[in-house]
Amino acid sequence: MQKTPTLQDVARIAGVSTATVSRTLSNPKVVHESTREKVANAVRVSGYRINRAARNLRTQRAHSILVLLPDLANPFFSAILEGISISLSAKGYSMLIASTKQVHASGEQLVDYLDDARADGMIVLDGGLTPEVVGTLENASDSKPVVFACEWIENGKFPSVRSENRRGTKAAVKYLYDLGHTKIAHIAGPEGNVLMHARKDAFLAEMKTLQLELKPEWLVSGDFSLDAGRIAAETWIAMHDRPTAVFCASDQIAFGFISELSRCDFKVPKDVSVMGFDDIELSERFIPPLSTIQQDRTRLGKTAAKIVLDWLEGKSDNPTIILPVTLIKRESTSGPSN
Amino acid sequence: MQKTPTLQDVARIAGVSTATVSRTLSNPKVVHESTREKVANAVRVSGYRINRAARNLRTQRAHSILVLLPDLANPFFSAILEGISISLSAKGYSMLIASTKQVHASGEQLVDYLDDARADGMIVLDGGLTPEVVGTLENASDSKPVVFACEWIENGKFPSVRSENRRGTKAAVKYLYDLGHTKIAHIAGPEGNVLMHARKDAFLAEMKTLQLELKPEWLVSGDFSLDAGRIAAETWIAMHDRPTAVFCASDQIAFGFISELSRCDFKVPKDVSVMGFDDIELSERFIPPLSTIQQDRTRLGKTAAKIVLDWLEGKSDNPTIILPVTLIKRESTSGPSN
DNA sequence: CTGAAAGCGCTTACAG
DNA sequence: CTGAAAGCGCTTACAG
Repeated sequence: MQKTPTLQDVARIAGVSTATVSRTLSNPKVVHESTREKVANAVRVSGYRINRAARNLRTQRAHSILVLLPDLANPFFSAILEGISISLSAKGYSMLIASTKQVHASGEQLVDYLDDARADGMIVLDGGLTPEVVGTLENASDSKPVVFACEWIENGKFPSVRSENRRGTKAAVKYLYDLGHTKIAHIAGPEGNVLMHARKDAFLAEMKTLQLELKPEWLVSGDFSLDAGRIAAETWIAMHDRPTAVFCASDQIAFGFISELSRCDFKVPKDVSVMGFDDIELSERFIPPLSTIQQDRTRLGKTAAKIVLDWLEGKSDNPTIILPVTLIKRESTSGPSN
Repeated sequence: MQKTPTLQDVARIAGVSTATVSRTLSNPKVVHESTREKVANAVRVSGYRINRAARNLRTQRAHSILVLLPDLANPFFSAILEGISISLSAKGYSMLIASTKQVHASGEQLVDYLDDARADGMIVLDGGLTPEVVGTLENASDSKPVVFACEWIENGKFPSVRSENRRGTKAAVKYLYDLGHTKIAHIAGPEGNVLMHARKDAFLAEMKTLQLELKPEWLVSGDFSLDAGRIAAETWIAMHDRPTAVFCASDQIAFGFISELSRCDFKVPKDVSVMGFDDIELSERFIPPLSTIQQDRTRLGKTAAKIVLDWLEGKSDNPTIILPVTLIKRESTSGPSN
């Protein structure tokens, strides 16, 4: 177990100062080519690896970004994480992951990640942060980059990247309408979540535009889970006047809904057409394959990372970026049968 | 944007040395109670947060662990990550995440994460590392903790935690046999993956124990993906003598298999019983709900983290830990119909 | 129980 | 283009 070589070792081997080695590594163009070669050789011979802890302390940068998830288990996040990871590692940054409930359970403060120099910035995929937490984030001792992805904070000052929730929702409703449906229900996400609220609002607006009647009971809300879909299915089954189509606020909800319906011997789309939102991996392979609104999750992640990184480099205008969505028609939707 | 307070600031406010502040924070019992109170007060007044970069440099510890995934998109990993995260944050460690293909695509070396002081150790969930990579890991300049979770390296010197793959597989086959099936196929994971190899071997062994005939074509292999399941379904459909039950090496494969079968108007379990392995979130809600072998993924993650942390504290005996699995009977399996 | 001082391994003005 | 030197913010023997 020999000691890891340091800059000093490289300098000694190359016969130059540590300053020169450091420059060769971080800004090669300012050093003479012959010197560069000596250093490169010394690095090779010694097997030198920079010590990031030292660099981080000196540069006052952690060279890592925290990604905050509401829930590690939701498959919706995977492609977003991948997008973030791609953009981050291209710039030499690492990706730290934490889940909101985790952080709170451990008694840590979210802002600590920024304050204690563990992360240079953070990407928040959780729209459920309390106003207090958002407040501390906004007033963080030195204001470090915080960007919201998918989610955002109403009236907040943080930049965000998200999909066309409004247009996607309207397209979904319009599509169901064009199939011949007039009785359309919506299974919304959790109350108080801006994202889900936006989809619900858009749903309401489009129903009005199309002059469709909406019975109050056709608007059911739960959370993001499979189980919320299951419960909504029970609700649907119990209705006297059942909607012939249901627009779910997420694919995950749609899975739970269809699953429970199927268990009770109802058929999708024969008995009811179902649409989701997200287009996660499995949607194409669900039974039946799920019609949905596709979000470009990888791009969502890449964009979020880019905003944080740009901000760190001081070239940010704190934008809100809205990414396009695509209507995907599969077998969970058809014309109404009666 | 005022400067973040440092230990120095706290020391000045409390009227003690930085050494005393440091001790109060890391090892309170060695400082006098009255001093402790002065320091605690100064910390409160100043809003002091430790600078981890400085501590990391000084202690030669990154206080973070890298988790290496083959693929960010596979929902199998989510609960494991959660388990890891729980154990890690309880000890003040952060969780760094990278995917194997990502790391390679960016031209980084896996061992760099350890060598450049970014992580103190690593948990590997990828059984597909090349022997070269494993070799460099084994010979890492200073040998830092590396533990495999779910996966492992044959003849490798790394500790690992995994499930009873052998017993789980045998239980699955036995269960299908007890239902009355004698023609049982296996959709294996990628060739060269030890985990999938272990399940395949156990499958073969149990078939032999039960004295069941196994036609060569009943052993099909793919990878972990939904798509591998889809392809296997095509294979199954094309068979002259179709097995009446299929044991899939993962739930994800089973989903792809059932999905494609369903698309081609075959019914599960009427036309063929299907079992998975893993019991991921969705399995219970798939259509039909999937019979499978449940792994305790959260515990797998917690245990992996514990091994790494113990190792870091020098109290490790580099164990291989095998966790129990549970047979879950759902609707994707039944007796053969003919 | 407490303090003075060294040092972890880098980077970066500053001077030449 | 290069080097000497200071310093990022901690921790930890060492001495008392």
